[in-house]
Amino acid sequence: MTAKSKEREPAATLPVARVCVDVPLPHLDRPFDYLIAAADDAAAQPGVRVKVRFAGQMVNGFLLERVESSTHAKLAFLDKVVSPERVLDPEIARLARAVADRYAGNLSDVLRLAVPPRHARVEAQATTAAAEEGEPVEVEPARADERSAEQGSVKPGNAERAGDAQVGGEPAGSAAASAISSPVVGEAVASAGPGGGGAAGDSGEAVVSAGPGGGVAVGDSGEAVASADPGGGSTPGESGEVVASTDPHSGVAHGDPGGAVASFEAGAMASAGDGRGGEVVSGWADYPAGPAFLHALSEGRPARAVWSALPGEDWPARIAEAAAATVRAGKGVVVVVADARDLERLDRALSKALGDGRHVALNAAAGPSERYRRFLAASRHRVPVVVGTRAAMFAPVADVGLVAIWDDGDDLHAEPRAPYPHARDVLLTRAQLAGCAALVGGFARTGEGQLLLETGWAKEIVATRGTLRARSPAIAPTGDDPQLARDPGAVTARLPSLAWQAARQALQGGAPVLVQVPRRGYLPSVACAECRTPARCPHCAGPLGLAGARSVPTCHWCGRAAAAYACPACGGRRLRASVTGARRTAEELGRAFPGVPVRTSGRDEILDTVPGDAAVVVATPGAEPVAEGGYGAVLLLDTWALLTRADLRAAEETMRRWLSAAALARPAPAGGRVVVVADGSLAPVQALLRWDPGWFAARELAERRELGFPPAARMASLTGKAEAVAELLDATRLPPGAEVLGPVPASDDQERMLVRVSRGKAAELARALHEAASVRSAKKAALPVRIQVDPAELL
DNA sequence: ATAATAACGAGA
DNA sequence: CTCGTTATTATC
Repeated sequence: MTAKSKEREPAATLPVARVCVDVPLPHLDRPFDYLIAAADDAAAQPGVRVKVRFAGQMVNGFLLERVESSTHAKLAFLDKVVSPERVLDPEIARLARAVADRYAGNLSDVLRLAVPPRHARVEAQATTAAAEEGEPVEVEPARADERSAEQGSVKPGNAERAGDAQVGGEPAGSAAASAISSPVVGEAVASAGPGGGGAAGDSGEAVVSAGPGGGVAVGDSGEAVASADPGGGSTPGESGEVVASTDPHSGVAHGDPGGAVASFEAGAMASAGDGRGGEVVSGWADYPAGPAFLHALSEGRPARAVWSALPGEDWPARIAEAAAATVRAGKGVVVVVADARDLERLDRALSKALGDGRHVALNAAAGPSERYRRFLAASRHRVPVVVGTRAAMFAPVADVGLVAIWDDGDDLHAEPRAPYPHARDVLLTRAQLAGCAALVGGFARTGEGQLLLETGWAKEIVATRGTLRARSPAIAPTGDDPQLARDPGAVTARLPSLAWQAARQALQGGAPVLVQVPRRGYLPSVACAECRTPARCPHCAGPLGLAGARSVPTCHWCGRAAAAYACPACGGRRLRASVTGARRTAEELGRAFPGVPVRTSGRDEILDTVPGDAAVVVATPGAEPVAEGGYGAVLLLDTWALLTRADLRAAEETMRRWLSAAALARPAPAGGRVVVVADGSLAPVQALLRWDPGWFAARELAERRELGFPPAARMASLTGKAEAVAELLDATRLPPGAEVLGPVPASDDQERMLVRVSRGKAAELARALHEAASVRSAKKAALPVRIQVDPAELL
């Protein structure tokens, strides 16, 4: 179109483009200014993809904003606007920056996660469709050829079929512990502005009553509160740190806890007052705070809740109702689930609640072009609701009113690519920045969810004990006899008589039985041979491990040997390694119940549903099929393997898996039974028996506070060659009070160091690490170091 | 990758 | 002291 680059004229107004270039180097993690040619004036809008000459080569980038002038002397011209499509929503741009800051990462890395690769053909097609507007748009008719990449033409707004198609595309099971991260709200608050003083208290008293500083943020109080500073004095919130650019010494940006929570309560009253609204409220009426929450959503208020779902809950329907209420308020919704199976269920529920064409499902399994097509449907605001697996956490929607995550303890919510953000934290940050509602739901409750409640950032949605009694299956523990367990060949070894009876009764009644067995491959950990208390390092409380049969127990975290280890619970000096049970359970059970069909659901083949007939269904955690009418009995076997895993979150994860499986049983009045083969005095077992995930989460969180674990403290892990890690640490201006643990050997000649700080110093730590990484990358340090803030697995 | 710039050293 | 060459560093 234009002649030579020399002759280009800058655009008349706002001729300077601030561009985020797509290079992964930390020291280049800032916008660069380019001149916009007059010819590009119209297309060069914020959010478009651009190509620029950067350091002698052409690189891609995103146009972040247009400004009048630059401080930089001589600017180059934007080479070109790749497409006028504004794929980077301003809301997402802000979110991405906050996420990068929190995780000590680069904006460009986060944008790679947030904006799917462009697919020019899809963009052109979708443009055509959009131009025709009107009725439900069939996209392909003209160019349906193109091997139509995807099976069948999918209406831009309709994810239904696509959802079905994806089933089983992603591994549904999840093994390791869930990610350890914490509500980031603090950073988000950053933009809320300088707040008042520091927050008092370290122990989790909700410092909800924020000061007059009054940002929009509620959560920041949480940050401050959560800081595990032993001294408990006032800690600058993380927010303060991020705000630092403006006001380095501002303390915690005090939120306006009223904003969300109070209005939520106001809603409760209103709704309690008018008593009806049943048509809206539906299943949420089973929870005292449910109707109020829904009411708040339908009025577009930023209510925030942590929801403990009832056993047997049709959670996709509940989320769909919440989405519908938000849509009714004229706002957008983003929902993230862990895997394709959950997504499919939610997708169906949304089709039912919203009708066709009001939502899209985003997930990796859809393939690049379909994925981009759906992204565009959201980005162009043609649908108000986006659901998906973790990549959907960044999905653009018009005027976001609600972000929701289901089963936030599932480790699939942790993004495995740099900077390793966790979907829960991203969504909470998003809620904070956008001032929208948030829903964190699951059968279980994570430490992070509990923290949101204890800090007053979110409100609890739980059923009353009465409702719970009516809905829960009958749950009983049965001792796991170590004598029998030594003989894994015998069926009865793994199937105590109580479990066997429950199963047989259910089968005789024509109901299916679910048997949950852990997957193999957990890291061996050690525990007291006497009382089975997991062995922890006397120095840093990290988990101990045994390298060989005769070796000295050594800490997985700080590497110290604990030669004279004595169990803090019983004083025992002998340790034993726990070994995971085998997976022959299915065949064994087949023999135990002759004539009954045995089906398995696991890693390789995951069943979504099973009919409501007598059958034994053996499943690994996370792969349990939903049974029509619910299971007559659920058996939780080989629990020892789960409970003694080396991971920090072993107990929480165990709880999550048990509750998720037990939730599939019929209620006790309908004959549903759950038998957990574990000692009834163990805390997770207690919590299961009483169906009290809140109690358990509070207990977990209290313990983590004591031990200085996330989410009560914040940790960063640095992995790489020893000298590289040392170099990075050396360049890091660690916040005062930072604890450095390690080194611990990692895979092939790599090592790992951990840095622990109080939550109040979390932002400071992230910034310091990013800065240090910048220094290293600026001087072309060859050896890479992986920086993970709140790493998914903490051994 | 490459271009600008600082640093350096040899010959006037 | 200047020019020409080479390290350094920033990358609009």
